[in-house]
Amino acid sequence: MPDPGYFLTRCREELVGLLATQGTSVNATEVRDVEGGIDADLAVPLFRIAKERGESPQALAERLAGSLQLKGTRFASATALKGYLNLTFDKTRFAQEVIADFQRDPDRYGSTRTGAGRAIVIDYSSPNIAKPFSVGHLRSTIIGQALHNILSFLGFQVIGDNHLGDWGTQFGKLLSAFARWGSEAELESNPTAHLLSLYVRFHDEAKTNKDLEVEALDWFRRLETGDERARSLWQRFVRMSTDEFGRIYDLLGVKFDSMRGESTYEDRLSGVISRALAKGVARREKPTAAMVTGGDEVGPDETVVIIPLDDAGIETPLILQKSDGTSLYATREIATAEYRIERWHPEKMLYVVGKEQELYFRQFSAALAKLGINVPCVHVTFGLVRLPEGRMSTRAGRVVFLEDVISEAIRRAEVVVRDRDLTPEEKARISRIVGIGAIKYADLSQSRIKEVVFDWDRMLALDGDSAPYLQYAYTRTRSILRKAPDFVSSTFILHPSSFILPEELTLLKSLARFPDSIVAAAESYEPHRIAGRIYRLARDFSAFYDKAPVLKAETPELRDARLFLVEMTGKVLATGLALLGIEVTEQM
RNA sequence: GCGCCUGUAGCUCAGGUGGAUAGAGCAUCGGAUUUCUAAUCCGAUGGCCGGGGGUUCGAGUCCCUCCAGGCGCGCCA
Repeated sequence: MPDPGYFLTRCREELVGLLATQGTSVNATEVRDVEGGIDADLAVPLFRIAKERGESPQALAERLAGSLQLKGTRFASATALKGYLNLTFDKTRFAQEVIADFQRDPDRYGSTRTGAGRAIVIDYSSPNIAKPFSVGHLRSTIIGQALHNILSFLGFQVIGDNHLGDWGTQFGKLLSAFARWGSEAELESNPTAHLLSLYVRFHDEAKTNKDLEVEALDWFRRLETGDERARSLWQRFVRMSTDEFGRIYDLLGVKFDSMRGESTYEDRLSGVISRALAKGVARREKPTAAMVTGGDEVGPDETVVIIPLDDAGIETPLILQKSDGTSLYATREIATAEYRIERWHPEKMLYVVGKEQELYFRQFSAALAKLGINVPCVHVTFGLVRLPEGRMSTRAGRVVFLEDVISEAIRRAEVVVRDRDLTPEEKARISRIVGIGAIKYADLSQSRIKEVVFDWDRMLALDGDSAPYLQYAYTRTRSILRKAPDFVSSTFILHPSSFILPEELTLLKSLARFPDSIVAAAESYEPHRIAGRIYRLARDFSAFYDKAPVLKAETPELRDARLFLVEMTGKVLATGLALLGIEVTEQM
């Protein structure tokens, strides 16, 4: 069965067909939605075609407007204005088709089967073990989760993989710090804070004591070569961190299909290196300088393994193996990619990782290509979250903990809900959903690439362009529908000319535009396209709500028509928010 | 020094592969509730779209250049 698509898509296709009968060839993407004050629903700018024919755009528009046969189409009128061909919808047919689109599958309005049989791996969240979960990690986590939701909605088989940072030199540092200053009692009673303080102290003392860095590298070597003390301590750190992360993921409603640490790929590392060497992609070379951190001499036999990338236009080579024989992030990342491809056969892999790693990902992609791995990797970048006083730094102890932000968000939501006539349990639940929604929406409603200066009030806004505004609009739809228990949307049939107010048609148009926003979000990996669309929908609904009485509409037909709009708006708001990972409540 | 990103209203941001008069939120000012929840709605004020060149019928959008900020540039992740 072919995908029936949605109203606007069908309109654009029909229009392209109509123009073709007049010998005018336009692409569906050239057909524009009309947003502003012009009295039209769709428009085709004719400047390009007119120029090709040496005709004036306005003359062409007038000729087309006069010759198009609109009888039996979705269009009621065609007019020419300033070089544009403007079309208006047949309002009854417009309404009927949008209604039918919704009735086809109300809970999945906007979904498609585009991705059927196609798999995509998304790497998101991927926090570092033994470090606190800061607001910095939030972006990857919720953008990744939103993309997971969106691509799944379009039929893709999506594998969300949380690639935990549980390996690397940082653990050498932590082990070294624990051996020197660690406390068993502290570790048990308050693991996160203790590990953080050890990490901070390490970097503090390392400024004056150069032995520490060398000691840390040695601890990591011991870890990678299977030293028992290092291993067991490391395992405890990992356990403590994953417990904490699990708590936060539950709170955020974030889920993964796979959650594996970098260490999982340990046994593949030597294979990665030897194969790269065997293929001639990588080579051994003498380190060019003493280690930046340690400052000790380079031994005569020491070598590093690098993949030169000059031919890919990247000057900096990718290092696979350090001079002490241990692995690097990139080595483990290649091993991970190989594993993912073997296991899930994705058509592409998305990495939701901060912009500061852009060069690294270009190296990584180039290296994979050289190794003959031809599954494309897309770096879904996002801007850094900074504090007003500068970037966050775990080392300097200058971080905002995500848990604190969540608590504050919930607290602010509680203030608003305090006087409502609801049970304490309901109030707690609503505050949680509203508070967390506000945090997520603040991030997902703006474009990814811009950096964010952390600001409590902005992140936790409960009015205006915010999640609570959308959630509130949803509760209004529910509130109305609770009072009309007899209304059934699935069998609703629109009586022609039921809609009489401009607000009704504006709302219906807003609903009709929702499916496009999902496709746009999926193609650009930008969830904010959906956020913008449903925010607009909520505004159009609020205006409608203010102007159009539903339960007390003038006629039963009008009441039902408006009830349908209310029902559909509620569902679409809930769907759109769900795609962003945001919940709704019946009351607020 | 080189590379990538960003610069739109007082503040925070939207502005499909270039299209009609650049839109929101916050803030400020003025209105709206005996009526489906006011976390709401309506209106007003507020713009050399960082500066300057260029391409085009048409530029916030593309190209060049300068300025400002952010990030990155071989053994961290």
